[in-house]
Amino acid sequence: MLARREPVTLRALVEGTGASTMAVYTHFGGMPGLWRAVRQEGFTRLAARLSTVPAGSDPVQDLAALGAAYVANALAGPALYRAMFDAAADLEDPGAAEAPFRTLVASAARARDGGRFAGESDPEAVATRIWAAGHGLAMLVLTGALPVEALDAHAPAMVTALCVAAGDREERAARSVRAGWAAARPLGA
Amino acid sequence: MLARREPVTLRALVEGTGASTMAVYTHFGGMPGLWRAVRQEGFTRLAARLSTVPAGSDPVQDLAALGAAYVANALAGPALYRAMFDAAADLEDPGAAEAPFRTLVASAARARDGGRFAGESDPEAVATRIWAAGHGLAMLVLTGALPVEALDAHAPAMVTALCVAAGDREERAARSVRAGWAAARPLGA
DNA sequence: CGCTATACATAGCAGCGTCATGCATCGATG
DNA sequence: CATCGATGCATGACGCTGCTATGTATAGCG
Repeated sequence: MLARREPVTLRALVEGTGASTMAVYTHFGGMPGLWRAVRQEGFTRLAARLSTVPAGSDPVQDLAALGAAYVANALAGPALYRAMFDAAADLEDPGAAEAPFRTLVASAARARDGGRFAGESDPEAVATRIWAAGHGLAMLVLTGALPVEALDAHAPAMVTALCVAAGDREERAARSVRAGWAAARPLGA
Repeated sequence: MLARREPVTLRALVEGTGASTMAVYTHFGGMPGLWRAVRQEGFTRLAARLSTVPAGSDPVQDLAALGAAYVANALAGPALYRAMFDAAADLEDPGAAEAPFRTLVASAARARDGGRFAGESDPEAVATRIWAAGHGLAMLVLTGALPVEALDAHAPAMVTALCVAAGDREERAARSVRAGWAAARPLGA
């Protein structure tokens, strides 16, 4: 129903299933509980998608690939992605939003340990900033404030800028990000 | 009602005003029209707030100050800010979202023309990226995915990184952003 | 002064989430 | 094997939502 942009109503949900609305109350405790489960599922799928991005020898390229996969996930299920962030802190498992984030942190840490980023660069901070950049860009596109082309136009540049700020050399970061972004481009073709 | 986190319902809206629900239909055409007007008002207020940031001699400092004012506006009225981006493209005046954006573009253009940014740097692109960074950070905080401290911790760093990528020298950008951010800090004190 | 068009109060409708009630069904217990 | 308690859920109803058909004032204009 989310994918078809239909309004998600309790009655429409159970129609055709042979079940009644009470089943939803038994299993989810009500509509807010159902949405909580939906958000949970959204973060689970996001984590799954990010985990398909292989960790290669170039951690900066991996960061860009993770960013591309993240944005691609948002674009593939816009309604689900927006629902996830209606109340990102209210999940069945409160730590579920952490899993996708950890993937980013891990790559940032590898970049630092491998000498690409400065020794004093904080992997959590770098990951948070890349997350915020991707989320902001994705949200602006999903809400219609920016055209979809903005993703390809700005996301790689933002990731590059953040990696350079973390200590990578400009030319090298640009090359790695280009490669990583191309490997998991959000827009097909 | 938005500020008090009360659910915005037609009946609660007219209660106590002496008017009936029909008045809303006369003036706004229904609930979606009312929300459209609310979003419009949100963008108008945002533009007003950004216009209070004076254009000083340091355009990079101005960019940071605009970013701080933008985030402060979001934090001052979280519900309004979120409502604005429920459908940022559906406004009474479709160009209303452009006004705040233009303020950013103007500062980026001044930075380029004044030699702070590279001659080939695109002010619209720089402004879009700063916007996306601020929006992403603000949204993650408003939805509870990040703590409020994340704003001070990451927003200045992101703006700096984007300005450096646009051509500014690292140390100089950092100093300007620090000054601009402090001038219009989102979190009081 | 009278006519028309606009503004809105009233009352009611369909659809929503929710829950009290009651009926099955299943697993444990004697 | 029979019985009893607990669980799962279908039924129906309740209050609230946005919406609108109807009727009535009121304001503006010839």
